[in-house]
Amino acid sequence: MSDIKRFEDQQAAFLPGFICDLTQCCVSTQWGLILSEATKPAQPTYAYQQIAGEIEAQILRGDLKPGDQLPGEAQLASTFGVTRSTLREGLRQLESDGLLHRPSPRRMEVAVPQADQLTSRSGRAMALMKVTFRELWQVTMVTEPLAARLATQHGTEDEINALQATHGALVAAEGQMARTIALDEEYHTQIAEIGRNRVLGLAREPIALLLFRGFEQIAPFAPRFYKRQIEAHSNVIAAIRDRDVDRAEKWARMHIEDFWRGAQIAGLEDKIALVPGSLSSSNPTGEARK
Amino acid sequence: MSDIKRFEDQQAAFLPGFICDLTQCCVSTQWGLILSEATKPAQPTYAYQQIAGEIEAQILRGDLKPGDQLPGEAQLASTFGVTRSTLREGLRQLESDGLLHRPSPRRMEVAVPQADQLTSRSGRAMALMKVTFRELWQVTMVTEPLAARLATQHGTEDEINALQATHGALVAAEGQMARTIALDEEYHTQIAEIGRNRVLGLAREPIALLLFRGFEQIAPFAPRFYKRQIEAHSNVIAAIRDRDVDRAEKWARMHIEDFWRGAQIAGLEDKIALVPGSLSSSNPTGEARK
DNA sequence: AGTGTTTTATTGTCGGACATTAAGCGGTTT
DNA sequence: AAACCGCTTAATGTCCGACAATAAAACACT
Repeated sequence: MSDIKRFEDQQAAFLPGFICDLTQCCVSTQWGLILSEATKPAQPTYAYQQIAGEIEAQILRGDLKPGDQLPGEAQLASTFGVTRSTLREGLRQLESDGLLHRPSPRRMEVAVPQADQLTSRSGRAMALMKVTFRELWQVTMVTEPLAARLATQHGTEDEINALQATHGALVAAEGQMARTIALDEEYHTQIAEIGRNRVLGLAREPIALLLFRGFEQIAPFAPRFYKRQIEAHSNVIAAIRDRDVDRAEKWARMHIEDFWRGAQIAGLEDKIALVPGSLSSSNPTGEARK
Repeated sequence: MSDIKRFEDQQAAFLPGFICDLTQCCVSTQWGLILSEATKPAQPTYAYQQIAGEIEAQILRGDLKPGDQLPGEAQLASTFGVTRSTLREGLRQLESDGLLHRPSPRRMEVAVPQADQLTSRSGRAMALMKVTFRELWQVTMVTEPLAARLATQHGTEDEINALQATHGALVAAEGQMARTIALDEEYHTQIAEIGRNRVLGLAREPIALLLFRGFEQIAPFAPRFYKRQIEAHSNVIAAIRDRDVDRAEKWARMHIEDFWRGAQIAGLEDKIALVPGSLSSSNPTGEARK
C-alpha cells in the first residue's frame, strides 16, 4: 500500500525534476520557501546537495537574512520532503560553508561569513599548496603599503590611538615570541581595518598570518631585526597621524622589505610557510570580536 | 543486557575524552589512523565535528595525502565508533570544506583545495558583505600590476603565446558581452598564473572576478572604453614579451586606472558589486581545468 | 584477449528510536 | 509586580536497521 508511494519518492529523489516537484509542497510554508528553478545541475545531484544549494540560494538571494532563525530540523525535513538524516547532511554542509551559524544546538541561524572563517580556510589551502615565503612576501609587499595608505586616509583619532596601544603592547612584549607575533599580526590587521576596505582585509589576512609567523624563524638570526621592526611600526603610525599618505605607504613598504632581508638571512626565501599550530587563535588582546 | 554497553557509548560520545577513548580502537587500522591528542576543543564538541576535525588534522598533518582514497563509510564509521549517519555528517562537512573530493559516489579521496572553490567562497562572502566597486578596485590596483610584473619575470615563450591567443579571442569577441567578460577574466587570470605566485592567484581571483563583472555595466556608458581596454592589454603583452618589467607594470596599472574611469562614468563607484549569476562558470575556453 | 553479463559491495535515502538538554511555562518568593 | 526556580516540552545528537540504485569487480562467453 504505502510501498508504492515510497517507491515514487525514491524515484523522485534521483530525478532532476526533484526540486520542481518539491516546489508544490513548499510555497506555503511560514517563511515562504520558494524553491528556485534557476539551478540547473549537470551532475547527479543528491538530495542533501539540493537542500544545501536551495538554502544557500535563498540566503544569497536575500530571502533569508542574516540573523534569521531557521525552523527545526523536523520541520525543515518535512518541508523539503526528506528525512532528518538527509536534511542534516545538507545542514552540515552549509554549516561548514559558514552560511549557517549555531549559537546553541537549539538555534540555527543565517550568518554572514566571517572573515576569520575564510581566513583559516585560505590559510589551510595555502599550507596544503606549500606556498613559499617568497610568494607570501611578494604579495604582502603590495598589500601592506596599500593598507597603510588607506588607513592614513580614513583613520579616526580613536583608531590611531588604539593602534598606538597595540604597538605599545608589542614593545612591552619584547622577548615573548608568541605574544610578539600575535601582536604584530594584530597591528597589521588593525591598520587594514582602519583602511575600511573589507576586500583588502579579506585578501591580506591569511597571507600576513602565514608570512609573519616566519618572524619566529628569523629572530634568532638577526639581533637587530626586532628593533628595526619596532621602529618601522612607529614611523608608520606617525605618518598616519600626520595624514601623510605617501610617507605611511613608504614606511610600510620599507617595513616589509626589511622583513624580507631578515628572511633572507634566515634562509627562508623558498622555504615553505607552515600552517601555524592553531590558525584561529589570533586574538591576543582577548577582546571579543563582534 | 546490551543496554548498559550502549549507554556507556552514549556517554563517551558526549565526553571530551571521546577521541582518546577511540584511539584504542584506531591504532591498528590499515592506514594507521592515529587520533591526534593535540586537538583541545573548548566548546561542546559533537561526534561528527570530532570526526571531521580528526580527518582534517590527518590531512593537514600529511598522514593522508592528496589523492589517497578513503575507505568505505561503513568501515570508517566502525573505525571511529559511530554510526554511518553520524560519520556522514562529518564527511559532508569535509566535503564542502574542499578537503575531500568525490570523483564518483563510490570514491572519496583527499583533495588539495582548488582555487576555484576558495574563489567562489570568497566571492560569495564578498557579495554578502556587499562590498563596493571602490573596494574591489583599490585592491586590484595593486594586484594586477604585481601580476604583470611577475609574469614578465617568469613568462615562457609558450605562455606568452597562449596569453596572446586569449587576447586575440577577446578582440574577436567584440560585441558579445558575456564572452568578452569571460575572456577578460581569463586574460587576467592567465597573467597571474604566469607569474607563478599561487598566493597572488588565490588572493586576486575572487576580487578580479567581481570587479571585471562591472564591465557589463560600464560598457553602455563608454563607447571608447572597450577599445582602450584592448589597447592596454596589447601593451601589457608587448611589455611582457620585451621583458620590460616596469613597462608591464605601468601598463597594467594604467589599465586598471582606466577601468576606474569607466566605473566613474557609469556611476558604479560606491555601488555594490553583485555576485555573478554563477560564480563557477569561469571557464570560457571550455578546457578542463586539471 | 576482448566483450558482455552477473555479483557484490557501497552509496543515498528512509523511518523510527532514545537519551540529553535548551527553552518555554507556570508557580513561588521578596 | 518583578525576579527567581523547578518542571514540562520539544528539539537535538546519535543510533539502529533497512532498501533501492548503482559503480566496480568478478565472471562467463565468444
